[in-house]
Amino acid sequence: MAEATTDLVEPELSTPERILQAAERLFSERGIGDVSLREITTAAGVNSAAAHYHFGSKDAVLEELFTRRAEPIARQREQMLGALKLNRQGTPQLEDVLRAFLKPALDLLKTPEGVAFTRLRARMVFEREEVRRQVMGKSFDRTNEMALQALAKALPKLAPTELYWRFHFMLGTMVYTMARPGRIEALTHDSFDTYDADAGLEQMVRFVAAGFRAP
Amino acid sequence: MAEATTDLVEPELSTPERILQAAERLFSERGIGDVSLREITTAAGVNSAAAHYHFGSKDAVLEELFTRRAEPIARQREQMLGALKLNRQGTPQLEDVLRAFLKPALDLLKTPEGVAFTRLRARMVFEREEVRRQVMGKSFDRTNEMALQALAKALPKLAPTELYWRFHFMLGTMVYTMARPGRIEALTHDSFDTYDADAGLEQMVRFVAAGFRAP
DNA sequence: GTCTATACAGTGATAGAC
DNA sequence: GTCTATCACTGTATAGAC
Repeated sequence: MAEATTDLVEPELSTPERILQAAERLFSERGIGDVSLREITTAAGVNSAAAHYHFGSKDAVLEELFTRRAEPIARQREQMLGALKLNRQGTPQLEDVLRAFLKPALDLLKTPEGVAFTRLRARMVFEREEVRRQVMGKSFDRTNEMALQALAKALPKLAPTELYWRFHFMLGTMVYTMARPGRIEALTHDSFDTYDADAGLEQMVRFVAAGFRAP
Repeated sequence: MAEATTDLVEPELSTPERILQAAERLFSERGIGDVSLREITTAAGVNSAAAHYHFGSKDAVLEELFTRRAEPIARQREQMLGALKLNRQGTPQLEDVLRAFLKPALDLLKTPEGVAFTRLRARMVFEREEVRRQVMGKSFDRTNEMALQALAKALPKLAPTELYWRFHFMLGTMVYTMARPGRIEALTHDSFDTYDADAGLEQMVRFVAAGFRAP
């Protein structure tokens, strides 16, 4: 049995794996941006240059973390979108499409690592650098296109322009909710909160469905 | 006539003013976060310690910049919300309330400084530190409460829980659109964009109004 | 190949000289 | 009051040990 060089991550893992796990734990504890690479490598019990050797840069570590967390969401979305019930005309119900798209994302809020990932995602959405764009696209373009097609089927009369705008608005409500900005909480002096993932999903599906059906 | 120590900002301004102007210009050119305090003070033609002397920290400079840009928006909102047309029952039209709230924010996208501010705002929304919260609150809590009251009047049958959730979703569509994440643009290979502030306002009002009216 | 020690330029911040 | 000198720390790069 190998002795632990640090008790912060499982000792028998490979160096890159230790770095990723330590990074994710620190991010979920203290938020992204306030954690330096040196803290990560120290917590992982590896040399401070190891992160650069294995990943190339701090941003590359973030991207790797993002990609590996995003994949299960995309797969779950894919599966749910593929399993949609169709009516006699072969079209799915709007609410079912929305749920299939939104639930895998909002369910992340149920675990601390999910919340950390969610912050990472929100940050990536709002940094316009080309690299981040590609990372987001690699993870989500495919399922976004699937969702757009399913929505077009569910809303055969909706013009593409409106479809795109409303999909964009839906992403806004989703990302904003996932990021937990806390504005409503501040406004209502914490007598109301948006942290309940299940209630959020139901409320969001109703709100967004009505928006998609607007004249 | 004072000779210019730099041609980057008006030479006769006070030091703090020069710093703020230089900061805003650099942010709008290169985005926030990639600009160091030393670059700002150099561009402003002042000593590198001046920013700390006058503001206390880099974050304090950002907050000051944010607050002074936010104030006109809040004032415009206040004026538009106060000037709402009321029907015979003394209630405003939902769409009018939404427009009064959303237009001052979305109009920012029409100028480069507005876009820079908008990014700053999006970034602030997603950093959960207590300080930033207070900054956002100081700028926007008042008009948010005004908007909530007007919305409650326009939608007398809507329960408070639903009102809060839907207001939260509206903030999501607004902030997300203002931040221009470019996801739809990537999905449609730039054959469609969400950068038109006027079209965005109209689409958003329709979408959000339907969401607020959902059963 | 994997990892380490070490160095480097640039950051935000500050104490203390002028 | 203003500015210089300096601090501890960041992300990054590389030469060389195992």
